[in-house]
Amino acid sequence: MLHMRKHTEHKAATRARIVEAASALFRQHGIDGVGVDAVMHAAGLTHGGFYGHFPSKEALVAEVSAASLARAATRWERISETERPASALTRIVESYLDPAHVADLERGCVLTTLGPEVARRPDAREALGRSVERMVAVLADLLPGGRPQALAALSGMIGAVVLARLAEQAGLAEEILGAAMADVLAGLPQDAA
Amino acid sequence: MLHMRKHTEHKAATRARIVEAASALFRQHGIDGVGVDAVMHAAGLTHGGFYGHFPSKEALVAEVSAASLARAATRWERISETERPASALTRIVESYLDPAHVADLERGCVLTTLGPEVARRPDAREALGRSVERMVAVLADLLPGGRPQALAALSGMIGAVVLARLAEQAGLAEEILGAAMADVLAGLPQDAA
DNA sequence: TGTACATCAGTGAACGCGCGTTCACTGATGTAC
DNA sequence: TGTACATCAGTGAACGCGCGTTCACTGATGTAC
Repeated sequence: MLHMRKHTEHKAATRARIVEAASALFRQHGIDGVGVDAVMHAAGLTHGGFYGHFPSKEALVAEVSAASLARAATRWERISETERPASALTRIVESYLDPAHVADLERGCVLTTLGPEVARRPDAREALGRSVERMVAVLADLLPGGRPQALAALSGMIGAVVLARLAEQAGLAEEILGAAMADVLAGLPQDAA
Repeated sequence: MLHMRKHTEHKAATRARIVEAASALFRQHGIDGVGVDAVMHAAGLTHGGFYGHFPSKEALVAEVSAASLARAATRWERISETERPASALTRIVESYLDPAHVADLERGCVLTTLGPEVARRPDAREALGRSVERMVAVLADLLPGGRPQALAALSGMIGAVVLARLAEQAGLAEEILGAAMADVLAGLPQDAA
């Protein structure tokens, strides 16, 4: 039975490559803008092999959404466990509202790159819930206003990135991000790092 | 030359019907989720006639985005000109963050239903700029913090609706909307209507 | 160590289908006299 | 008022193409003895 081990590991690695490729492509071009063919090609494979890993494109979409957002949630948790509260919050908010995040579509937060598209797909939508809760929990811990303030802050961050990506001039985008950042961080006690 | 008048009026009315049908369908199913065929059928026509009105689907997308958001901007302006500031702001924010707005996808604000999709399409994206500016101007007039606070408020409203549409349970959606609403309206002087 | 066999991840041709777009046409509307 | 003609919005068949999915196959990897 040992022979299966190697096969299994190899297959799992390939599967991860497919998810990673899809993750970047979906965020860049939208879910309907990327075919199974393009995903497999980006993963260095041919399209036929896809169905050895996933039952359907829809299943890939759900897994990609879940995996991407779970990674973000884990990053936030790690930051909040490692740093003092005020500095953790600043770091999370600053990196989210960084013009670099806005420009880097393929690594951008799924909520801002694919939010409305995922909301229309029941499987993918369901896959997101847990990670959203984790992100809210991190913010609720760091903000004096607790959970309501955390929900408002997350909303503000998402909306600012969506809006900034719609802005044609870089100046306006930065103005939006700056205003949202000041707004979220204004909710902090007076001992920022 | 009078004969052209009637023809022109009729054609303009048909064109408006196409835009209206597309406006609802795109918001419900996403831009790539709706074909020219479906749009024309919803407008009571056959697909071939489309190209007598628009040079391409992309042109329709741009016009639909622009028209929908312009209508929203006009509504906000009318409210802010008609009512006293605090009550105007409350009305705008409450109607935006109403669970009914979240549920009514086909009439939902373009920024929340199609934001990321439009951001990837240069023509449509360009068509949105003016209306966003008008909406920001309305909020800036009503909020003591002016333009920065207006940008933060609009961001918060957009993000809350996007997030609420991702929530599986209605309870969570309402919690998000309520938190965002309290957050935006907290920026008001103490004389609410 | 060497040969015969089994497993199975990945290949690539093929499927039916719907897309965006084109175009020759039809038939209702309005004009000319 | 009535007939012959021009306009043009809308029709529907057809185009080439890429989609999601299926499937008979290949060939590298590991097993048995």
